[in-house]
Amino acid sequence: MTEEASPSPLDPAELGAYFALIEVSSLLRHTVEQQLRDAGDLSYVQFQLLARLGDTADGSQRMTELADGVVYSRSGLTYQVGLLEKAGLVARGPSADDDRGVMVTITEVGRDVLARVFPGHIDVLRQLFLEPLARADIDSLARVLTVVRDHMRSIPPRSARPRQKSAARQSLTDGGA
Amino acid sequence: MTEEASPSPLDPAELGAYFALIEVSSLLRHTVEQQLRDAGDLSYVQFQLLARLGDTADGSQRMTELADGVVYSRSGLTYQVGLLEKAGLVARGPSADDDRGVMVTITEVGRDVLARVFPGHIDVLRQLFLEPLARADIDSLARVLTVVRDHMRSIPPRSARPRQKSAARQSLTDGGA
DNA sequence: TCAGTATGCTTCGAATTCGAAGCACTTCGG
DNA sequence: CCGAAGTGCTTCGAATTCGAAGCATACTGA
Repeated sequence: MTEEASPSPLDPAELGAYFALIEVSSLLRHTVEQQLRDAGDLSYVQFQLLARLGDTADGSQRMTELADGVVYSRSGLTYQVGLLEKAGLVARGPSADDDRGVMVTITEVGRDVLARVFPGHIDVLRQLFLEPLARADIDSLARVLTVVRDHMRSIPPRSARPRQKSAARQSLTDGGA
Repeated sequence: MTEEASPSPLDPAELGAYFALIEVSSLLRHTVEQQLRDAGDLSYVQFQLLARLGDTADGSQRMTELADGVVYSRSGLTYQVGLLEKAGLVARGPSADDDRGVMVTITEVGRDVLARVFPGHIDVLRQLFLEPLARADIDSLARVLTVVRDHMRSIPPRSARPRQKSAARQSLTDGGA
């Protein structure tokens, strides 16, 4: 039932990696958010969405893919896409193979905004994030974080969570797998 | 005025490190949030606050220190501390040296909750974050991220931002340091 | 000492966020 | 083919979040 408690606490390096990770991402996000705000009047999520869309061949993706991609709630995504659509940066359309699905496509205007905002974004990254790192550090960081990301992405079936109708709790640890 | 655009885009490793960082922290936070929610009915910020308070000698810190520490707005912190106080996990008191200041102190109950929640928190970290990493990876991650964090913390005078009364914009790049 | 400015915190209003519930369509089992 | 269960998205209500404005105390220079 209850998760098995870890008797052994984390060692300094583990704890340090964790705390530094959270702190770095928070600080980075905070600054980037400001930059995006006054460079293109975008929130961070909106930027992420546009960036993801701009990265695909046809510039479109399904709602669910987007939500999972940026780690956002479905309802939250509906709201944000609504804003982006109202601003003319994306368009909503039906999904070819699934009538329930909604395809979101970046517009030309959306691409323009993205292009306008990107340089400043990169500047922030360089100054705040990359500046103190050596080439090797960056490579190492990319490698390790990618491993972790892939691991995390493989753990729960993404947006799974069996829409619990009745009582059906799921423990973080029961999937001992 | 405008930031100098970076003509050179980021190389794959730089981009990869950045995206993986954001993705990892988002996913981690998401899962941790759930764990904290049903283990102790705490939000992530609340947990962070308690953890920070629990880590100091006397279990107390000023509002501003806390806000900067967890990268949160002042008003947001006021709100959260209000909740924690109402729940009896922290207590507010006057600051010794500064009559404007407010000291937040973790209570015994607060420490209990923290202790109750922590094991599960660590479990999540292990399973989701540390599991796929080798000892050396963790050490490297801790080292590099700590460098970045220290760099970030040293850039803007923390909560600075000269409360702009009149027009007094500040560019991200003008403080060429 | 005193005005003027800076800092610490809270209040206020507006925007965002999420989960639960709802609706539409799709898939599965008989 | 039909009903039940599953999935995709949106709507709804409640909670959180932030910045701007406000209030109180501290610091500064004359």
